[in-house]
Amino acid sequence: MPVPARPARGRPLLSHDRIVDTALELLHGLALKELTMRRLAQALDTTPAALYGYFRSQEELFAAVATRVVRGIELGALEEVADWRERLRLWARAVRSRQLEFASTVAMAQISPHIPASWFEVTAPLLRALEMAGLSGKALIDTARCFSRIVYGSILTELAQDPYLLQCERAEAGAALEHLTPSAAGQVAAILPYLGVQDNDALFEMTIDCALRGIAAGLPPPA
Amino acid sequence: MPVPARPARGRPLLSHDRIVDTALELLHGLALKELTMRRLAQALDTTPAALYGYFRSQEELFAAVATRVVRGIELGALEEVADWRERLRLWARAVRSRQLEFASTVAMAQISPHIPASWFEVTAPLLRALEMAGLSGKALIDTARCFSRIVYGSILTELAQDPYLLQCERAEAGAALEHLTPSAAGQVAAILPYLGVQDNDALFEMTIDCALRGIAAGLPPPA
DNA sequence: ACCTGAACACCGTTCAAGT
DNA sequence: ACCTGAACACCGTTCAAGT
Repeated sequence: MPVPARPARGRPLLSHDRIVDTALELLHGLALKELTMRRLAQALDTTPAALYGYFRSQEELFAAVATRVVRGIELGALEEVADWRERLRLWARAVRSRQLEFASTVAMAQISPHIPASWFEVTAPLLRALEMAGLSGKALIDTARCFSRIVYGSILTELAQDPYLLQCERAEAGAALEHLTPSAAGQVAAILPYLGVQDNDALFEMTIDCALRGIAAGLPPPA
Repeated sequence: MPVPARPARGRPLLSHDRIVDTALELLHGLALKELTMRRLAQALDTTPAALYGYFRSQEELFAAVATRVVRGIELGALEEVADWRERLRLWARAVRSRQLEFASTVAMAQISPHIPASWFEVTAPLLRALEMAGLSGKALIDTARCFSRIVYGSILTELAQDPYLLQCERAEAGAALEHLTPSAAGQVAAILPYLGVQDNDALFEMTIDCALRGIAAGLPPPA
């Protein structure tokens, strides 16, 4: 990440980029709620009001930050891969690793509705991979949307979950055991050892595998 | 939904349930950001400070609201269905329709990390359906988590998207057309008519179909 | 025991005034 | 043109004081 440097001599002191850079830097150590206009201004050695010369609102600023994160998704490696499945897998991994790096910005898309505008750069490689799989037209774009939803959805739910909740999962299942019919209780008991822990890396790969099998099985038969 | 009634005569005027009821009612007409302690107190004809006798913080109150929403997911119809695929489909639809009803509460899970504690009631039917498909042990719970991620992920991304973004999608693709190699431009042009509109109902069904095929194809071969 | 009123430490945003 | 200082209308939360 480029270190936001104050301009050498000439004015203006602020710039669109410098503000976004600093916001991203702060987000490495701050939750989204703690990234306030006042704090950001302080980190930039300026006044909250000065930021409004570059962004009409906090929402617009957040959108710019989210856009920057999406722009940083590294998709160059896809082109060297011949298998469409492998391309989709790489796409999913690239999106996830970038979004996890700035975990708090994922929630921005939830808070501010104006999602990053760099849609094309991210989606084009996905579309190309699905074309290689034999899709075209409406089926192509719809499948891309499905896959994208699955990938982003996995990331969102992964980030929404916290360790405390996972503990609850086990405790709740254990508590429910006593009020169940014997057969149902047996089913739950068989599950119990796997509750309360979760390997997010493995679960993500498994979800992608599931999606890939689903896409492959839904492909039109090769003529 | 039960209308929150003031208690007939005896005190106290407030209660855990009456507060959550009123919050849910307000959320039918208010965005999550607009559901403040002050506004909620006003709707309850009381003081913001009074709410802190029932919830330690706004976060805890939001968690209670989200829990109530999850509790309202109607899963009774699943039991009458023999096919596991159809059960999973019904599960997904039930979750979606309830969460869409209180769209703003979906973001609560993003904001407050303490997700609803009624995990078991919602997940148990899902686990049972996957058992019918032939899964057990770790594969069972992991597949349930995958499916749940796909379903919740689809809902989250659906809600995060707004019409304005979809317009951008088309505009951006159109703009990108000019800077592309002829062959790439041809690919994008073929896609263009399908951008900018989106049938969320159909896309959700398609995503679920994809997941079901993926799960079926990943099942252990029947002995 | 339950609630009120007032206060505290924050917010985003605006706008006249400075340079 | 760019930025500052001060203000406005809100927040969540706390706590002494009331009943």
